[in-house]
Amino acid sequence: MSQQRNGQAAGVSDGGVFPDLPEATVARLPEYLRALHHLAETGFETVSSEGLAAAAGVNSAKLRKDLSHLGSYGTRGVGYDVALLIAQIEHVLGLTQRRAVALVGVGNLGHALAGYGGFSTRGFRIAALFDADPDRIGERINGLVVKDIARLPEVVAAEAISIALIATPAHAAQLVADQLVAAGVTSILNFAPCVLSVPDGVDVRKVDLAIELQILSFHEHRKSALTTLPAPAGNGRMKIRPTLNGEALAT
Amino acid sequence: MSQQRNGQAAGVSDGGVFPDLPEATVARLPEYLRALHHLAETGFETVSSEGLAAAAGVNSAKLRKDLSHLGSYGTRGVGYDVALLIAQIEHVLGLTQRRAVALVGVGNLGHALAGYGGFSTRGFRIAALFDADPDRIGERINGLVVKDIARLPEVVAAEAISIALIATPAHAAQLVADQLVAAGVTSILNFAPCVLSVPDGVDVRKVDLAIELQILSFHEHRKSALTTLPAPAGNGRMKIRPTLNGEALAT
DNA sequence: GTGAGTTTGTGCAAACGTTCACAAACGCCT
DNA sequence: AGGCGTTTGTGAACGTTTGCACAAACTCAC
Repeated sequence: MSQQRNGQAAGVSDGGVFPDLPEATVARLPEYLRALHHLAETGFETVSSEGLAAAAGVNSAKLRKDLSHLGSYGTRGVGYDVALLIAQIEHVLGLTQRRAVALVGVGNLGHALAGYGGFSTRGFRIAALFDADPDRIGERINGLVVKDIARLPEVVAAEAISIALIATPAHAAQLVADQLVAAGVTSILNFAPCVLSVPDGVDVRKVDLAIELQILSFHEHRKSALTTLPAPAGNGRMKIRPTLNGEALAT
Repeated sequence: MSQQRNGQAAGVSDGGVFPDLPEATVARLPEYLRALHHLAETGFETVSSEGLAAAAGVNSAKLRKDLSHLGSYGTRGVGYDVALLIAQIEHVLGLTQRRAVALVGVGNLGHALAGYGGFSTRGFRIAALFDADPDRIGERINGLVVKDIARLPEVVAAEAISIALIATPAHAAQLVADQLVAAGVTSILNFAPCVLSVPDGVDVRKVDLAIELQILSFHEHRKSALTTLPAPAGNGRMKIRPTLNGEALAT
């Protein structure tokens, strides 16, 4: 472990910073957290690395190494205390207080995001909705009124918002990102299919649905070329017969 | 390159399979493709690795290595032919014909996905919508009628669907996945916050919006702990004063 | 044709991530 | 108290990914 850890006697006490958590580990912690919550609801009080790994869809060695980075409190011969581990991970992820997020762009996708229940159950609160379209400003969605994007600085400050979602068309995303950064937002989740440029110190993550499908398409493409080859044994070479649409077909 | 490539004289002719394309490269190809389409629309006929890398948000050495894996046709001293590279990448990703996808679960998020224009412009066609809720079956969304999930096998076969999106609640997702696999679907994009177990040969990718936010939250947490520390010089040790909510504050 | 300038493709080394495999630590039973 | 079965935490090996740096290959101007 990267720094000494010695008990958390009365509540969470150390406020530790984890400067060198591997990024790959950070990306998996939320998945562990989800699995742990599910286990807790199902009545588990402890869980082995094997069991938690299965619930999170990873292998157990990786899970143990990940948890060891946060100096976790597993007990050899027993496993991990579910409640304690939940508290640990939530602390590391900064989920001890519910974070306010802003959503910019209430079109097709933005509308759905505004109504998505998964945010509120997992540590976040959609605190404000913005759009540039005058026809949409004033609309009420899920108890929130869509505000003019011009009011961004004011609202971001008032609600202590540090995270924002961009769900605008691609051509508007960079402008919105600039406005968000100017207003003080330091983390952006971008749903628009474009690259954002932001100053150092601002984090951007991207969700592009078409990209996910295209990656799947690659594997489909590869599978359809390979499944027509019944015996993977032999000399490992196969003849390829080109077809009309450019797909491969083993002969 | 992994296998010899020698021209594509009259149209796409080789139907090549790319058995050992690194997964990290595959995940970036769609981003290059998007950037290339944007460049093509802007009138570019060629582009340097530097220029394309900037448009895709990566560094140029990585881009060149990625493209070299597909035996690409850049010209030294000039760059890459935009149209040719688009054709190459689309071929590798299996986007030469438009793929039909099914969407299961037309709730809040599913509704938005059904109406998302980005799929059709980037190689996919939403061919069918399914739900288990009788109140939703028969509803018309974007020109498609929501069908009973019981009709999955029939429709998957008729429309030659190999990719499906799951946008159901988490508790229904595994059952839906089983039904999809039984119907012949071999790639799944899962929006439900849970782990799916599927047989070998079926690919699953996951999009979990709360996880993305939690990763951002970690970095926010880390930033807020560090920005209160003005001078990173010195002995590298800092005193931590615990506060009420368990956050750290440098003294 | 030749030289200057540009840009690709790649060998190599370092950084990063994963997996194995096992000693140390624990609970439990007698 | 001691031995046994279980499970964690981690050193070490391995594989993957990144980034540098440069030779080879190309265009263009003259």
